[in-house]
Amino acid sequence: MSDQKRLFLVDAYALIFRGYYAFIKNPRINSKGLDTSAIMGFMNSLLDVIKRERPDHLAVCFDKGGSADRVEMFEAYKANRDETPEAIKIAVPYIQDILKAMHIPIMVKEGYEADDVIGTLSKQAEKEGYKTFMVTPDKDFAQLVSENIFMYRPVFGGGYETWGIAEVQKKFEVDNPLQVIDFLGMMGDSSDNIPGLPGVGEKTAKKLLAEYGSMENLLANTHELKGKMKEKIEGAKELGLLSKKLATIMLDVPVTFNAKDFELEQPDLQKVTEIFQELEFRQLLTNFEKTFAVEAIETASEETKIKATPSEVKSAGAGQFSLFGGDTNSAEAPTETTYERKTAETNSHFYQSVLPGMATKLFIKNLLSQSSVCFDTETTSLNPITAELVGIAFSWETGKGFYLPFPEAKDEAQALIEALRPFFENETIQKIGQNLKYDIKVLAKYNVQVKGKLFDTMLAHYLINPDMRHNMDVLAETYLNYSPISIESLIGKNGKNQLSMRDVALEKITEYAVEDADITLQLKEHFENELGEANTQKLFDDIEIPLLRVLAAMELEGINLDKDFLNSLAEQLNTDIKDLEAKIYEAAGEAFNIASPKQLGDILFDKMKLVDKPKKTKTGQYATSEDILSYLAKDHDIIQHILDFRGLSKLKSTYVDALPLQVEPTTGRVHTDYMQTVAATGRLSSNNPNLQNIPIRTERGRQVRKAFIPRNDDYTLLAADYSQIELRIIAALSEEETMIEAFKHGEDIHASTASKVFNVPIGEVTREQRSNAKTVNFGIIYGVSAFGLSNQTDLSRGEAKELIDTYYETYPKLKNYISKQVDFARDHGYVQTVLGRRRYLKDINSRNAVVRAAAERNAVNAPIQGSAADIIKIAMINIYNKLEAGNYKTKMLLQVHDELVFDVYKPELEAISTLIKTEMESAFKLSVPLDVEIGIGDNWLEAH
DNA sequence: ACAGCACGGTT
DNA sequence: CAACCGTGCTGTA
Repeated sequence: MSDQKRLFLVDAYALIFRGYYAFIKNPRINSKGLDTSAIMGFMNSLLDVIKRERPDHLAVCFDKGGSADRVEMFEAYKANRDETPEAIKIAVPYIQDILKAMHIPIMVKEGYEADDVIGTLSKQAEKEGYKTFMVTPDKDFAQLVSENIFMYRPVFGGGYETWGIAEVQKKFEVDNPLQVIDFLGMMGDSSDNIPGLPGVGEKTAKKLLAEYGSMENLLANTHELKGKMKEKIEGAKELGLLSKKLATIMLDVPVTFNAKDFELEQPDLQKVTEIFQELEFRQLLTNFEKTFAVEAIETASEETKIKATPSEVKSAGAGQFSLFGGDTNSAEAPTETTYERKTAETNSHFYQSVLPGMATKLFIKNLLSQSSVCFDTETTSLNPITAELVGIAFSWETGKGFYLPFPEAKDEAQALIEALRPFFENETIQKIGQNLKYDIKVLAKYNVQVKGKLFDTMLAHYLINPDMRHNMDVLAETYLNYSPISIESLIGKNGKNQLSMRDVALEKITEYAVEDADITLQLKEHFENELGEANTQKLFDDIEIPLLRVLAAMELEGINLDKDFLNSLAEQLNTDIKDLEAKIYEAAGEAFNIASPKQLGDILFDKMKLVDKPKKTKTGQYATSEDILSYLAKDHDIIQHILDFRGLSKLKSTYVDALPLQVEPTTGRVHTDYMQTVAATGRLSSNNPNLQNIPIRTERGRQVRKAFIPRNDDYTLLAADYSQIELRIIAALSEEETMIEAFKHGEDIHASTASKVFNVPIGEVTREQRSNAKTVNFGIIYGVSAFGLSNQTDLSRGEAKELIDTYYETYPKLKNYISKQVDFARDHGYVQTVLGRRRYLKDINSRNAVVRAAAERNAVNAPIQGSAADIIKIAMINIYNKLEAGNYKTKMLLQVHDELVFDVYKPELEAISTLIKTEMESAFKLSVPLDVEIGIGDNWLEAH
C-alpha cells in the first residue's frame, strides 16, 4: 500500500437519511420527546468510518438551498421530494454542533448540493496527490470515480464497499466512469426527478450505452433505432440532453480544499460529552471514547467489565451502571422502545459459560443427572452439512443455563463432543429443542446420535396452530411476552458482510445461545399442556416426532445428480431459446425483454393490438399468463413462440441451470430441506432445492428427471406412488358406495366416474369425457365451483354447473359429506384429518361471502389433503424403522406428497419392493383399499 | 437490497 | 378450485 494521504468526504444528508430510515420502525425518542434517530444514525456511521479507516483528512459536506443552477434548468428538479421529515430538520443543527466539537470541517455552499461540493473538493485533492473516498451510498457519485477517487459505500447490515474504476465499470457496464452521467441521463432518477428518456429503464440504458457510448451519440443516431423506442427517443432529444446536464455533478463550486483544515484531530471531549448527555446518547459516548482512544471514565470501564460471564443482569439501566447517574430514561435502552415486552435485559437470568477443564467435567456430570434437558447448537452455517459446531447451550431450569464453547480445531471439537456423547445418546434423558431436525443433522456430522424422548417446540406449535408461523422469536413474543436477542445483533444482517458465529465474543454468544435454550424450555412447558388433547398428543408422539428423525436421515443422505446430463440439456435449451427469441423479435418488429410481463403486454396489446380489449391483472398490467395467451396461439405464430420461450426459459432457469449449483461439494449430492411445519394441511414442503416440483407433465420438462440417478451401479432407483390416494380418502370418509366399489374392483376411477355421469358403458367413455370427469374429481377435492370448473375445462359456466349437479346425483353421499364438513367447521371452528390433525378456520362464519367460501373450500380440502399426508408419514416412519432394523443398504431419499423414492441396493430389490408396497398400503386402514404402484429404473424418469 | 407481483413447476 | 417454492422483473429505497 502506498503512503498516499487519504481524504474522506462525507455526504451528510445521505447518511442522515439512511440513519433515520434505519430506525424508522423503532424511532429513538429521548426522555424529552426528541426524535434522535437521524442524529444517532449519522453519528454511528461517522464513527464507524473513522474507526475502520482512521482517515488523515476528513470533512462533512451539506447541501444548502438546493441547486440553483439545476432548478433554473429544470423547474421540476427534485420537486417531487417529500417534505423532509421533522426529525431530520432537527438533526442538522445538532450534528453540526457535534462536528464543530469534533473539529471536523463542515463544507457547505449556498445554492449547491453536497454532490457538487464533494466533486469539486475531490478533484482539487486529487491534484494535490490525495486519495479521496466519498462516503455516500448515492450511485450518482460513481461518475467522479478515478484512479485516486473512490466511493466508500455503506452497505446494508453494516460494512462498506469501495468502488474504484473497475467496480464502476462492472456495475454500470461502462468503459469510463464519466459515462455514468449518460447512464443516469438516459434512465432518469425518480427521486431527483431527473426525467430521463421515456421508456428507458436500467436495462435499456445499459444496452443503449453499450452500443452508442454516450447520450449525444445516441441522439445523433436515432435513425438506427426501431419501433416504438425510436419514436419515443426522437421525440425527447431535448429532454435527454437536459437530463444529462441535471445528472452531471459540478466541479467548479467556490470552495477550497485546505489540507491543514481538513486534518482529523482529537475532538473536544468536553463539548461532545455535553451534547451527547443532552441527547442521552450513553452507548454512543462509550463508542466515541473508544474510537478516539480517550481514557474511559471510571464508570464506563466498569460497564465493560460486568459483561464478563458468568453474568447476572437484574434490569436494564440499573442506576449504578449509568454513566451519568440518575437518568435511566435513556433513549437507547431497549425497554424504552419495545413497550412492555420482556427481554434478557429486563429479566433476571443466570447464564454461564463453561470453560474447558474441570468446569466441563463437573458440568457434564450434572447434565447426566437430569431427566429432561433443552439444548441448542450454535454453528458456523445454516447448512447443517457444512456447519461446524461453535457451541452448545443447555438449560433445564427456567432462567438458568450453560453454554459450552467449542474449539475451532477439529480434533479438539471432536474430543469435546465425545465427552457429551453419553448425554446425547442417553435413552432416558428427554431432549428438548426448537427445530431439532437441524441439531440432529449437525450432530450426526460429528457421528453423534440423539437418542431418547424428544420434544420439539416448533413441531408442538405446528400441531397446536398450523396456520401460524413457528419461529422461536414469534413463539416467545406470543406465548411468553418476551423478545429474544436477535441474531442480527450478533452477526449483522444476512449478506456478504455477515459475521460468522465464531466471531462473536463469548459473553455475547452465551447470552444469546442460553437464552434460546431457556426460552425453548419455557415454551415446552407451555405447549405440553396445550397438546393435552388426546389426538394431538398422539400425532405429536407417534407421527411428527418420529418423522423428524426420518427426515433428518433422508436429508443427510441426499440424492445423486447427473450434472453432465443437465449441462448438455442446458446447451440444447439455449439454442432453442435463442431461435425463439429471434422469431419473436422479428414478429414484434423490435427487441424487448420477453421475460418481462410488462414489456410483453405492451408489445402484444399496445403495439400489435392482437386483441380488442385485453385482460388486465389486478395491478393494471396486461395479463399474459399461459391460459390467456393460449387462446390466441392459434391465430398468431408469435404467441406460440412466446409460450414456448416461456416454457423453455422456466425449465432452464429453475431446474437445468439451478440444480447443479445445489450439489453439495462435500458429498457430491443434492440435499433438500424438508419443512415439517409450513403447509397448514400437514403436508411437507421441500426447498433448497425444491424437489417436490420437478417437471413431469411435458416431454421436454420430464427430461430433467433423468438427471436424478442411483448412487452407483450397485443401486437402482425405486419410486412408489399411492394411486389416487386423495380420491380414495374422500370415497372412504363419505362412505360413497359407488365410488368405493369402483376402487375395490380396481377400475380406472376417472373413466368410472365418466361412465356414470355421462351414462355410457365404461368401455365407451371418450377421451374428453374421461378428462372432464377427472377435472371434476379433482375439483371436488379442492371444493370446486362451477366458475372454477369452467375455467379449467372447455365447458361453459352452464355446462360446468350441469356437470357438477349430475356428479352430485351420481355420488349423493359425497355431496352430503361436503356439507357435513362445512357444518362441522361452522360449529367447532376447525376441521380434522383421520388422525385428528386440526386446521382452524377462523373465516368460516365470515360475513364476506368470498372469504367465507374460501374457508369452506378449506373445510373440504384440508381433511383430504391432510389425511393423505398423515398416511404417507406413517408409511415413512414404518419403512424407515424396518430399513434400520433390517440393516438394509437401501435408503429412502425423497417424498413427493404421494410418492416415495428410494436408492435400492440391487440385491435387496425384491425384498424391498414387497416391504415398501406392504408398508405403504397398510399404513392406515380405510374402507377403501390403498394401492401403491412401484416403478424401478436407472433414473427417476424411468422409475415411473 | 428488498418487497411485491406475475408466472409457472409439482401433487 | 387446494397446498406449496423459485425465478425474473419492477418500483422503492
